[in-house]
Amino acid sequence: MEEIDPSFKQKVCDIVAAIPKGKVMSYGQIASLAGSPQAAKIVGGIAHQGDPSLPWQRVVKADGSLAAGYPGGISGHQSALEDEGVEIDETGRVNMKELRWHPPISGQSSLL
DNA sequence: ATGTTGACCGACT
DNA sequence: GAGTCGGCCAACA
Repeated sequence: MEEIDPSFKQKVCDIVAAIPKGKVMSYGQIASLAGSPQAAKIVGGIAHQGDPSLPWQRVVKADGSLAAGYPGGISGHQSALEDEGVEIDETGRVNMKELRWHPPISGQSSLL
C-alpha cells in the first residue's frame, strides 16, 4: 500500500491544518515532515499563496520568532497567536521549548 | 522547459 | 544576545 505522494504544497497544508490550538511549528519542521527539510522557504511561499483558511498563525520561524510576511507584520502575527493562547516573549518570540508541537506517530499505542 | 523568487535555516562574528 | 552571509528546494510566470 504505497501512500500516495501528493504535492509538497498539499502535504504542508495538511500538516499546518493539523496543528492544535495553543501550539506552534517552525517552517523547517513542517518542510521536513512534508519531505524536504531544506524547503522551509517553500512552506512560506505556500502560506502566502496557498489556502488562507489554514492556521498559518501557528507557524513560526525556527528560533521561535514570528513570520515577517504575515498580513499585519510581526505585530499582527503576535496578536493572532496571543488570541490563540500563545504567549510572546519580550523579544517577540514564542517559547518553542514548550509550544513546539509535532504530529502523532503511527502505531504509538500498539507498540507500547 | 527555464529562470526567478521566497511568510527560511544554520553557522559565524 | 543580536546581526550578517550563503545555500538550498519547490512553486509560479
